Amino acid sequence: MAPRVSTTDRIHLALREAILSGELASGSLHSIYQLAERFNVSRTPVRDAVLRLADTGMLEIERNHGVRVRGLKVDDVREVFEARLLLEVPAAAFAATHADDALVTALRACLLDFAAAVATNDEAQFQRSDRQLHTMLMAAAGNTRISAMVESLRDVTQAHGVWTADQSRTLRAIQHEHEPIVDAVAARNPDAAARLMRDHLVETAVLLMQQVAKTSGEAVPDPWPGALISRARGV
Amino acid sequence: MAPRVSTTDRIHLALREAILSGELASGSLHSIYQLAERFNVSRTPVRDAVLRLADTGMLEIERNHGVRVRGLKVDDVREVFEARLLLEVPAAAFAATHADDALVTALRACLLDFAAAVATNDEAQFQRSDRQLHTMLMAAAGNTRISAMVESLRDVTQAHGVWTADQSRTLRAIQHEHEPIVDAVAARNPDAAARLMRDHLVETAVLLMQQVAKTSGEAVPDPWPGALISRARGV
DNA sequence: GACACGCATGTAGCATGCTACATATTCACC
DNA sequence: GGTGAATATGTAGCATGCTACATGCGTGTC
Repeated sequence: MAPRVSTTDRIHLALREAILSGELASGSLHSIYQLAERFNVSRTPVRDAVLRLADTGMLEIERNHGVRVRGLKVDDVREVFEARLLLEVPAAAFAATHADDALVTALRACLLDFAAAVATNDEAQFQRSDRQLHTMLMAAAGNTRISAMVESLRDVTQAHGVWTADQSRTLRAIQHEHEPIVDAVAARNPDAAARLMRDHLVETAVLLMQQVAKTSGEAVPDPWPGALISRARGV
Repeated sequence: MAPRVSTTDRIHLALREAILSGELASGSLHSIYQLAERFNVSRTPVRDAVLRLADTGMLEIERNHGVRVRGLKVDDVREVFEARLLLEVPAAAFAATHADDALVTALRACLLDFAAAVATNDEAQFQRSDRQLHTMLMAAAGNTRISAMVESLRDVTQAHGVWTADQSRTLRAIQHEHEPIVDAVAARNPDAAARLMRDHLVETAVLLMQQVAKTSGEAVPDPWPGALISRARGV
């Protein structure tokens, strides 16, 4: 069985994990040559992956000089979750109005995986379930570009290193925020779905900001979500 | 010395224009090698540009077979403007609450460029002014990722070919939609700014959909904006 | 000691060589 | 003629050469 996944994708994933795990220190400078040697591949797939990561803002390419790791700052978390709020909250409401039974069934199945992951403290499975649930809701909104954007935004923050602290407590808390969302979708209650999704994302964002702040010594923005989100009602 | 532009960026732009102008027919299959020869560059920058265009959904890469042009369908316009509505309307409201005098001055200057472009029927300048105005409003929202997303969304629809029909009428109409937005921002009236931005984007989207539909023989979705947008109030 | 300048070093960007593979075509066989 | 396997063709993906350039360091000058 030939590996269906391209080398570029593999390197892309590996680089992201290396950055977010702190293996590649924030602010450090590297070269395509070094990274290619590190992963035992040629420079081409590394270059492709680096370009993609630079698009999402995780790396910064300095021409003829190297690639600098941007790490994950508190402000990055703010930006990512502001965007996710603007996109995912309406999507959740839409899903609640247009949900068919198949979607609800799939969502409920996902919740079971969730619970299992929490019970066994399996963080990788937890991440997968979380992503799957959000992805299904986004898919229901029927806008592939918005879905892709949210996926890309998730990529920036999804990391083992960031989540590990205080696992058992926060994982369970996050899980418990998902259940009422699915209930609201099942009940075809868009307002509730939107409100619950909003609360869930805000909760997650604040949690992440605090953890990132702890490791980077930054301050968490005091009034968050800020005005950009509050004003989102104006659409 | 002019700011250095990479070959990749140049090809990226050229390919996008070629696709949107119809020079590369929708659905047609090409190869990196052919395209490289066409632009008199090597395959590498073409490949980079193609990968980026594939990310935005304008091209589809078929492994070991070629790249297929996806063209611009009515549904693409719907998706792009749904996303822009979700992002730009809150941003406009935010800009209205947080605008400083410098921003207002810059916006007013932009309106003058706009009027000049319309007066001389200079579509290139029109596009630049339009983008500049929207970009300034987005920048005021203080979220670089959202700004980048909107830029990318604009890229998909910005094309000479699509706009050319009925120029003198539509250009002036679009220009006149921008003035009240700037006025609302200057008056620090976020609700008005949001409403006006929404109307402007919807108007533009419908216009684009009709033009795309005319050339592709598709039907324009009847009730637009649809439920995803209507539900956006729930944030 | 401060500073300007040239050179060595290392890099990204671009060009090109090479390979596995997806598709189209031919052709043998029934 | 219909069908399926062998072959031919062309491609993306990956590896590797090559070049202009950004940066840092040493050297010369005052």
